[in-house]
Amino acid sequence: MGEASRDRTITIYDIAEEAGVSPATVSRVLTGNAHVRREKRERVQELIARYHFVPNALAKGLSETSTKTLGVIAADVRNPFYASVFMACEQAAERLGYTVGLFNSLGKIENEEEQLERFRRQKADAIILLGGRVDDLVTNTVFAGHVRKICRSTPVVVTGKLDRTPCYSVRIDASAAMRQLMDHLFLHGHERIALVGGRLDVTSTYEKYQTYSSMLNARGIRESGDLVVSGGYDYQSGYEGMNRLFEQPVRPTAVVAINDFAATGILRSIFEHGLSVPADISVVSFDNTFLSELSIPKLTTTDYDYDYFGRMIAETAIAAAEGRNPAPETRIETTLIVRESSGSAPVL
Amino acid sequence: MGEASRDRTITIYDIAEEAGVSPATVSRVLTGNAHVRREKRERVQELIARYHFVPNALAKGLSETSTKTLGVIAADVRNPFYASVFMACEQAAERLGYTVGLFNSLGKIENEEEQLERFRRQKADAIILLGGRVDDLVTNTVFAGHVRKICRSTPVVVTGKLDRTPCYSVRIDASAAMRQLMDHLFLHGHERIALVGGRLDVTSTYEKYQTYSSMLNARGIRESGDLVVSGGYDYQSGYEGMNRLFEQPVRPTAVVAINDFAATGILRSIFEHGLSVPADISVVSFDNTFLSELSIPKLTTTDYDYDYFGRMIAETAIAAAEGRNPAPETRIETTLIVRESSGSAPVL
DNA sequence: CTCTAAGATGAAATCGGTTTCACAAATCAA
DNA sequence: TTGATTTGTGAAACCGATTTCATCTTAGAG
Repeated sequence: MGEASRDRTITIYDIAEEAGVSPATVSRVLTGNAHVRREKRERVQELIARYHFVPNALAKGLSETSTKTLGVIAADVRNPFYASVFMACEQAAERLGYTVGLFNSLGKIENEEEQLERFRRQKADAIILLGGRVDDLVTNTVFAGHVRKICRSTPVVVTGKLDRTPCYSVRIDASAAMRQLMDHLFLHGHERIALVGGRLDVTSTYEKYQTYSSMLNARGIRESGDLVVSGGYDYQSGYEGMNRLFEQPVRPTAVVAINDFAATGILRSIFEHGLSVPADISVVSFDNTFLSELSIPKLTTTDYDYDYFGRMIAETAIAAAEGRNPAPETRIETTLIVRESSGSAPVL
Repeated sequence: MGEASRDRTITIYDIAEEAGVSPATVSRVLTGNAHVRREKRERVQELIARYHFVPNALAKGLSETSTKTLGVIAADVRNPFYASVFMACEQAAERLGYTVGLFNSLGKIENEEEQLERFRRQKADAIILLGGRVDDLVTNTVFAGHVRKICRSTPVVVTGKLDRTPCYSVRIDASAAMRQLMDHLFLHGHERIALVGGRLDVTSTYEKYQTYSSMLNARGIRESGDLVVSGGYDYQSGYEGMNRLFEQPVRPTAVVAINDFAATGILRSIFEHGLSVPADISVVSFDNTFLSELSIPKLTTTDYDYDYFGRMIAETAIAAAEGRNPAPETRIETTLIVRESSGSAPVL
């Protein structure tokens, strides 16, 4: 119903006065790290309960030097992959008594830098960078420089890799994932394999391309530049990328999408060209988000243990914040999940 | 790279000392709400820049009484609808100089109550409740009671409706949305219309059911309880709900899904039964998330102006926090978007 | 050339906790 | 019974900003 006059906030001083003890004693009851005579302790606890008192986290954070808060910067939570990772991360942090602030950078460097500052101001105990231009190789010098500055005051965890920057990395083994997909396709007789979506200046994407390329070479398959269409990471990118492939004289028998999101666009493009998956073209992708379950046909994709992924991110961040020394680099394993979108290469 | 020894944080006292002025003067330069002799001001600014100094937000929040922070509790950001709303809300808040903390309650009341406490402790200027069991009619007494308590100290904005609770409401006009879908279906000759997904104890869902029911009655169509299958709000719920409908002797010619997410499950079920959409069955849903664009066929659904929705939520929360008196209730309009999943009723 | 209002600035109080320090009281060992 | 611990407690300092208050300049009006 709108406005209500707010209650006056009560403090430990109020509690102390009414309980007839000093504020210090109330604080001792609160933190529990000192002895308080039972009788007084119970009196104080009774008052805390009665007045529904909660200690002011700002004051607490100011005197201790921890806020029990993590700052997360994601490119875009609407992307199911980030949503899943964030979710897992947030739940893990919550179990460890930490709250998280979330900011969507939309992949814009200025936004990320500004938010980095803001988290620093807010005394976040650690900052987590999910994707975005974090692992950008080209702008490495620009952005990494900024991150490097932040690292000097606050621990930073990234899901990519920043060279010459003292931050922690928890990342998926993109090469291994690509290897699993390619092996799967080779096994089904595919040789004309396309790769759609992703920017080469993002480390994970770069690693995927590297692996794709070297595996084709290893099998003596001539790599055709025409089969590689880079772009973004969403539906639109997949859709446009696949349309581009259809403009070429010979079409691929299989397409590796940079992620599930792009794969859905690829499926749409193939559908609109009157072809069917996997009979005419196989489509495989990365991430095993809920999209791979709900698209028709269901997608063959690579899965990660999201709970573990999120937990490692949160635990690394928190361990660093608390001065314990977490592993500087953690790799997340990947598993191939075969569904309906991939099958034997058609005989052309 | 891992651990690095952290820089000592510098404060206005450090700046003050080096500039040869008092901390008060540095503060005045920072806030800009008092005159400082140009010469000194520039000296201070120079030092602030040189040391890359940012004022401690905790200290600031403690002395002023605003933290420029909003707390958001969502059921699950992996749900594209919440992701979109959150995103819009966060961007709007950011433009107004506010940061947001996000917590996923997974729809569990205990989680919501606990987080409500935590935001109160952290002195969030306002708390925003996106969905979840917020607008729960049945447990109203339990949960609303808790919200009511929080409202006494912090403004609360909900996207549902809580009776007898002094909080602000910014919500979608669910009845209007349902009306648009039903009119669309009636226009195409549908009469045997099913409704799948959603819990009746959530206000928006309740409103949808009410409207569905009264519109059928108004047209003199006998309402069949068999055509209403409640459940959850995700893919699985839609899938199972639709399977349930298929167990019945006569199948509907059209299905209204409680949201896009559930609609994708419905599409899958229909697909598995060897039928096609919209030739055999029309499927329509709510929310126009990116799912409605990427599913095959694309979904006919109701759209809202997400930016506006998010902006109203953020602005209402902030206005309330700053003591201005925002409208207690804001309704968001809906628009019908006709895509591929709906068509004329088949002649049976 | 006064007189007054505005500008400039530091000292000190405040926000709401935690923690050190000092001292008193209770417990324990010898 | 006495000295050595351990327990219990309040006063006061501290965390890092903002802001009031008082004082001192300086500028502008008449």
